[in-house]
Amino acid sequence: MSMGTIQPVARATLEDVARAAGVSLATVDRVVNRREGVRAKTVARVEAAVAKLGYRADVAAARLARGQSFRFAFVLPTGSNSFMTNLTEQVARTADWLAGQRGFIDILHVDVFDPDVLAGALENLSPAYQGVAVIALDHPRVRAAIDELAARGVAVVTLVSDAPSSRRLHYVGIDNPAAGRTAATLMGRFLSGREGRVAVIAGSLSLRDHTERQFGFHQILTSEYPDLTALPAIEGRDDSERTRKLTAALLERHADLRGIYCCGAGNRGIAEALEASGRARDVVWITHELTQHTRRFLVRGTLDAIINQDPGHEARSAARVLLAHCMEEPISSDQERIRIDIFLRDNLP
Amino acid sequence: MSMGTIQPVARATLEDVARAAGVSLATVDRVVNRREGVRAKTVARVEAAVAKLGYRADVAAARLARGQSFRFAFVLPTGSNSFMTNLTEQVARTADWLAGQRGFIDILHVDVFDPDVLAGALENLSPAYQGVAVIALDHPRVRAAIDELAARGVAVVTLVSDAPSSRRLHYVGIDNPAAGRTAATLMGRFLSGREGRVAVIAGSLSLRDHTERQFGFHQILTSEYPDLTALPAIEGRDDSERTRKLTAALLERHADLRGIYCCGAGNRGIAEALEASGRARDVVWITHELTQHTRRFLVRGTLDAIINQDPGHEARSAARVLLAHCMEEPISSDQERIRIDIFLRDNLP
DNA sequence: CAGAATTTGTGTTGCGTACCTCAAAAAATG
DNA sequence: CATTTTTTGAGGTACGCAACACAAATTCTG
Repeated sequence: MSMGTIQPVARATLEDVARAAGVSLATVDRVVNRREGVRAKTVARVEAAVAKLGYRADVAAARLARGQSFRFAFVLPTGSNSFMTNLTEQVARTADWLAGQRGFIDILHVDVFDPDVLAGALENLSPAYQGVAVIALDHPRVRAAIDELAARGVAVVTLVSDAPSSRRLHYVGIDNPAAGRTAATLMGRFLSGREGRVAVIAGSLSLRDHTERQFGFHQILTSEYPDLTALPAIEGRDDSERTRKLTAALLERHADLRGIYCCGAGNRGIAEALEASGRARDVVWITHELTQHTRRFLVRGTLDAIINQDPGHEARSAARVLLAHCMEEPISSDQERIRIDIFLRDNLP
Repeated sequence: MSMGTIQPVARATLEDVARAAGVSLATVDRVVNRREGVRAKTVARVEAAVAKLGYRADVAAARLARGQSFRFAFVLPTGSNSFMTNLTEQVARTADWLAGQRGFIDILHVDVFDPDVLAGALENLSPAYQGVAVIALDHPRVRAAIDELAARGVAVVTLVSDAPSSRRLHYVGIDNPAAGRTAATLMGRFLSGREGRVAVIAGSLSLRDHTERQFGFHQILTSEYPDLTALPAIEGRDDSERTRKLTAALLERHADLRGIYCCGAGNRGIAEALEASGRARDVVWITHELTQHTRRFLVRGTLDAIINQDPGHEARSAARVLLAHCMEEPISSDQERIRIDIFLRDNLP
């Protein structure tokens, strides 16, 4: 048995460092907090002692002494679908966790899909917030509102839906073109050897994430699976009833419809239409977001795969990124990268 | 980007609660820390004040005042494959994070695959540890060693590989039968419409996680994909060269070999054999664990899918579970559930 | 109603750090 | 060498809570 590095039982304190370096507490404090007025030679001595003792500031004590606290706003859509409901709940949980860390999250519900309303909400945000997480829209007014917040020194992260050319600090969400490509590869492989058409249903073609997914999907489908032809995307507006009708019409019109890729919401409508048509087992259906509904459809076999982004991870990541920025700490980028999950019936969490 | 003035946010302290409840600080302390000697009526009054003010203990201050610190041992395998190397690095990072929280992690390297050596290591563990995370073996001696630690009051979590009937506190890892089922579904669907044989390569059939994966794989393949026949599992002993030879022999013997499921390590050998045979594009190969090697094979198209468990998540989860147990805090079970990731070329992180 | 038992209040200390002031020492300058 | 400037030291306070000792008030008991 080989042992790893054995660390000291009790951690070194600032006083230990001061004693080891032969300087006073005040000087050590000046060095570790990067204040002015210390000779380079002394800095080096202190830093050597820090390294030798493996000193690390006790975050609990530091936080207590600083007494800082933070207030963040999470701007989320009103009402809306299962995914957004999940996300809201996860943000609430994150808020609960943050409350123990002197961080406060206010959830503001806004009609996120209207650029003017969203931009207005951002512009009128109380100056009490040090950070904002927002489900963004890629629209000039929204971009301008984000840039203005950034200019005021407010940290802005975009959540789930990005505003790429804005001055947001960070985007917390998945790579949507890659998600579309993933869906296409699954579709292509699940349908290997068969010819026919594949339908693409989006919520709205003016939502950046939906068009990006669609783009990725088409890209792979046309280049890798020439036997499959993608139909022009149709807009279900994330509405179940409208989506049901559209899907039913598609099934009726195209006897050679082999697959459906839904890159938005409205999944209940698709399930109804598919099951009513009797072709549920035959048509490969791939959609986004694990919700109570999509889970049921997947277990039942109507749905074949779910491309998912974990709202819990996204909520926590947004909070961590904002917190880290306010405390001028680095973030570990691979922990904050939101993965594109694939769920089949067998690996549902 | 400079921050504006940091505005302190009012946060209820113990004193506020005492004032609101009309009692002294000591009484509030007795109530919130569940000490004896307070009348039910007073308890109720204090709790009402806590609820009304939304009081939450400042975790930083509490931790500082308590001054407790924790020491955990992570028992990991010596040398070993890419996955274990990754895991070790992630544990080291977690240790770094925990060091700021008064937690210390020692990494002990042991030959985990020998039950006697592993059990011996656990038995001889320094009593300084309040918690242990171990890549377990499902073996009587190991179980006994875990139970003895548990009896001594040491929190034990099993990591990656479980010892189900032991008194371990928690298992941090994936559901291996489900992982096998997931692999089978992918295999079956990727090969839809084709007939033939599928090879199963395990590291060792005496490793519980490998046999469990195999079990799940066979279960789904035989019940759902009758056109595919699984060959008896062979043991590659996680050794690339041995695995290469075995794979080459399989390819030679079975002209109708359509797929390979590898539920252990030794992937470099499989890749070599597949590429040498010229059937790399034709045979569907699915394996476990995202490493630098498997990533390369996936991008190149030799490998078709990776079933993965995130070692970073596992390391952090183990630490969180141990820490929560030591501080008698609850754990949020869905954050600690390790997911079965599926990676295709398109959704690689 | 005295005495005992229980409940509550007062007060103190310490955790490790941040941040501040003021004085003392050392170094740099003319 | 005297003076200015820079660097360092000493010491204090505050953060919010835990933990404890001991006194005071209240309730219960016979």
